[in-house]
Amino acid sequence: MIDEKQALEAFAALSQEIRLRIVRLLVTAGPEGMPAGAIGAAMDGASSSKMSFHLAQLEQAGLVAARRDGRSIFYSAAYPRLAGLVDFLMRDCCQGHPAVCDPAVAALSCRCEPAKGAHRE
Amino acid sequence: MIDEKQALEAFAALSQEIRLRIVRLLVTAGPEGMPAGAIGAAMDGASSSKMSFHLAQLEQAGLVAARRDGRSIFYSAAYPRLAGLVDFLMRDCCQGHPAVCDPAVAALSCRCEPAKGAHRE
DNA sequence: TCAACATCTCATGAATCGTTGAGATGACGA
DNA sequence: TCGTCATCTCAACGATTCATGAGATGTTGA
Repeated sequence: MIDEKQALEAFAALSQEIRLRIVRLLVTAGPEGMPAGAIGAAMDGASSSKMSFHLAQLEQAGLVAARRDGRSIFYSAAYPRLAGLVDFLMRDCCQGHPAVCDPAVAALSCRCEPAKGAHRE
Repeated sequence: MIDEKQALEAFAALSQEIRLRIVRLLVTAGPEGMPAGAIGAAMDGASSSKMSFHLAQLEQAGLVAARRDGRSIFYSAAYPRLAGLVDFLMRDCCQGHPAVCDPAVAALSCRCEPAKGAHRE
């Protein structure tokens, strides 16, 4: 359950183009993630100090996780935290009137395992 | 379907405490929204110029909609755009491996009308 | 038309954020 | 141990963002 401070840090981290692209890259990269160097190469060859700065911001915001493997540091997406952001935004959206946020939730294109009939469990 | 530029603007708009609180207030306020003055009063009595500045940023980012009613301007949450943000972040998260983002999606507490068994429709 | 009200616009200074380059750290293989 | 590679840390500069207060705009009812 994310609190306001965490949500604020996460949104600030995502409001920078390169960081947003990093997160999206890591989301598609799966749970194993990618080494910092490979991420930098995918970001139009961004400098190592630039990558280090932005990856640190993302890690601080809890959006990515770092793990050392030999000389490389692998970064991976923190899926639960990403999902927690929406939860934070939409919390209490229904207020007893599901029709209000119905269309919003319907807009989500990735529902891997939707809770059947669940409503604010 | 949100593009990168729109997502960036939305995240930037949400990365300021007062704006995040405004959005959450409007999300719970329902589709009719609230007049600017009432929102300002709920924000610890923020000045009108401050409210105007931040509401304009939120409207520019597409996160809230404005509608004039007499002397007041009512602001309401743009639910589809809010949901579109997650969609943008998590797009292509599965890559054929639903188990990857399963726990993430399960973290969502508001599922007003979950699509039954849908998976990247 | 006038007064009262709700809200917006603009200019200014302060604070924050991002980029850059040089150098430091830590890990691997010879 | 030494050289190399991957990554991080730090300080300085420029750009962007925020808060504030004065004044402008648009709406309503008399």
